[in-house]
This record gives sequence, structure tokens and C-alpha cells, in this order.
Amino acid sequence: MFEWLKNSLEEHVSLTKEEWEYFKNYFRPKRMLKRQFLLQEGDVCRELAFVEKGSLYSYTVDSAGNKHVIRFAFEGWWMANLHSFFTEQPTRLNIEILENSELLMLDRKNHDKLLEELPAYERYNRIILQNAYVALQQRVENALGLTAEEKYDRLIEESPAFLNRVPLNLVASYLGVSPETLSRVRGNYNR
Amino acid sequence: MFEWLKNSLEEHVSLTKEEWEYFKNYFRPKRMLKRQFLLQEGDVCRELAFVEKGSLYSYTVDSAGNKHVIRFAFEGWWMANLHSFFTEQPTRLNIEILENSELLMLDRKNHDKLLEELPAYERYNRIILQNAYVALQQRVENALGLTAEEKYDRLIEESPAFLNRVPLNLVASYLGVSPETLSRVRGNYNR
DNA sequence: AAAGATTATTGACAAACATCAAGAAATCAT
DNA sequence: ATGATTTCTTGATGTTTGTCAATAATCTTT
Repeated sequence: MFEWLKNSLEEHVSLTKEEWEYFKNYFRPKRMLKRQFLLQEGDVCRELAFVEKGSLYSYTVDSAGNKHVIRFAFEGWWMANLHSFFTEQPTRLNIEILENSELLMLDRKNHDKLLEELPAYERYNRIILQNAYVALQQRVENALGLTAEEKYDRLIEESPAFLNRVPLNLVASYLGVSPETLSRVRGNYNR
Repeated sequence: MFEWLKNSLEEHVSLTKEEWEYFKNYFRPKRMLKRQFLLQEGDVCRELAFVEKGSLYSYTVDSAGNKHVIRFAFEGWWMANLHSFFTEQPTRLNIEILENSELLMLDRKNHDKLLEELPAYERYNRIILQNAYVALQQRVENALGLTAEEKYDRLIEESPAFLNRVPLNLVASYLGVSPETLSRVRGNYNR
């Protein structure tokens, strides 16, 4: 149940056995089914979610009712709306379960407590954020000023894993193109 | 010379006078003129830059020779290519001075040393990264699936400061739109 | 102040993409 | 297995946006 979290942590910092036992008790395991909502527009995001199993994704809905997928998360990834989590303001994001999932939830109080009591956790957070920032910047590079085809090219180069686990209409939204356009771009590949 | 840096730090963590004196000595002041390059494609990013005065921006150049502006930075902001800084791999980014600037440079060795020796610096980094991540996520939301006009609307809502200090062709690139389209969108405003 | 360089606007046209609509394929639930 | 959803593809059409080209405005430099 805590394997991915343990690996993620150990990848970046070192903890004693005692620290780890202490650490893991702050998390609340939570199972969720496909199509359930971890967070809905208007809610305040009160917990960070770490994915032990399954997948989920976040999106906004614009005034015309169109979904805009912001991000996916799979095993070993964190998911939350950080803006809402830190400001305690209602979110404009929805987070929906994509595949039946096992999550480890950490609320704000416990997050703050861990930051105070476990310097390794503060360091872990810094490094995770560093990596997330770099990845997100890459996403901006790939989203701006590229054609639909170029975006798709880069996606299969950089994260082919997506395509096996995420329906294409969500991939399309993630790339900022219509499902029809994505379908046509893919068609061009197979000949 | 260190005012913005001091303010930025004190906004998020508290330092004793001695710690501050110790801290600031790790930085190397550097003046740069408009159009100079802080970093060029192919270089390794060896220093973080904190902006005390002026402004600069980062961009990629695609195979067709088009600029894609990734980010601007003004007084009180950090600028670097984190990916290159941490991996020591050559960057695909250019960082160019927009207005004559005064920067405070921190190299990797000193950055690491400060992280080890000054827990407040580690915390400061985590918080700065948190905020940067939230801002970047906002940027992704605003870049994907919006029309040129909507992107411009959101820009003047969220960061009107840009428009007074950045030429419109760079703003256009930042929004992922051609200069002509941006010009037309702005035209629609004034009537 | 004048010449040169850079930046911004406008028009005409072409290309990329979204939308609408219909049908095929795959997945899910009973 | 079978029907019901959901997801995916394909075609026809219209809108948005990019590109090219010319001109105007602004900023720099001497």
C-alpha cells in the first residue's frame, strides 16, 4: 500500500526506519472508483493525493462547457490543486478518477507538521516541486505555437505511456486540440 | 543592490541579521545591457539569476526559426533554466536581457551550500517553487484551448504590468499568437 | 534633426483547425 | 452474449488564425 510513496521518498532523501514509520502514519489511504470526483469546482482542496494505484486527471470547464485537461497523474505522482490547497480558496478545477485508484491523502495540518518536524520532508517537497516545475515548463514549450501534429509528435516522444491509459478525447483536450483533429493527425501516422 | 532579494526572502522566512549578511555574500552582482544574452542555446545554465533591476525573458527557437517566449522576469523574480541548472545538460533556451538590468547571480555550488547550511533557504526555495508552479499552471490553463482574444483578455486581467514593459511582438509570442493577430485583437478593444 | 532600425498596424489570401453530423468500433453492464 | 454507453473516425463546411507584403509609427543613434 505504501510502496510507491516509499520509493518516491527514497529516491530523493534518506529516512531512518523510524522516521519512515512516523511519516507514513500521517497519510490516510483512500480507494476511489472510476468517474468519482476527488475535487469539484467550488470545493476547497484540503488534501494532497499521492497515487499508489490507478490514475486521475484534473480539468477546468469553460463558460461554453468545454473541458480543458490540465494534468494526468499515475502511480508515484502527486495530485492536488496547490493554489486552492495553500490559499484555502475554492478551486476552479475538477479532479476526476480515470481508473479505479488507491490514493494516500495528506491534509494541510499534517503536511505543515511534517514540514516542521521532518527536514527530509521539506527537502523532498523542494525537489518534487523542482521536478514538477521543469516538467510543466516543458509542457508550456510544447503547448505554445506548435501545430496539432507537432504537439502529438512530442507527446509520443516524451510520454508514450499516456496513450495506453488515457482515452483520446482527453489526450486531445490535454493538447488543446479537438478530438477530431487528433484523430486525423493520428490517421496520418499509419500510412 | 540587495533590496529586492532581502524583501523576497523576508516575505517567506525569517533570518537573523547575521544569517542575512552570511547569505548575501554568496551572490555575485552582475550588470547587463539590453539585448545581451544571459544564456544561449547549447550553454549549460550554471547560475540562478535574481532580478534586482530591469527585466529579461527566456525563449526557444524552433526549426523554422520562430521565437517562442516562455517567460518574462522583472524585479524580484528569479530566472534560470532549472532543467539545465540541475542536470548540467546544455539548454535549448535562450535568456535575453529586455531592459538594462542588475542581477544577483548564484552558482550551483553556492546554492547547494546554502541549502545545506541555511534551513531557511531550503524553505524559501520550496515556497518560491510552490508559487512558481501555481503561476505556471495558471499559464497552462490560459494557453490551452482559448482563442487569441480570450488569452489577451486574461493577460490584461492577470498581469497588465507586462504590457507597459514588453514589446507586443514578444507578448504575442508569449501568448502563442502571431503579432498580427494580437494587433487585431487589441484593435477590437478600442471601439 | 535626420537616418536607420525596430516595432506595430492593416489588408489580402491561404492554411490549420473547430464544429456539426453521421456512422463505426470498442467498452461496459446486465 | 446482447444491448447500451462511450469512444473513435470520417466527411462537409465555416471560422480562426497564420503568412506575406506594404505602410505607418516609434525608438535609437549619430
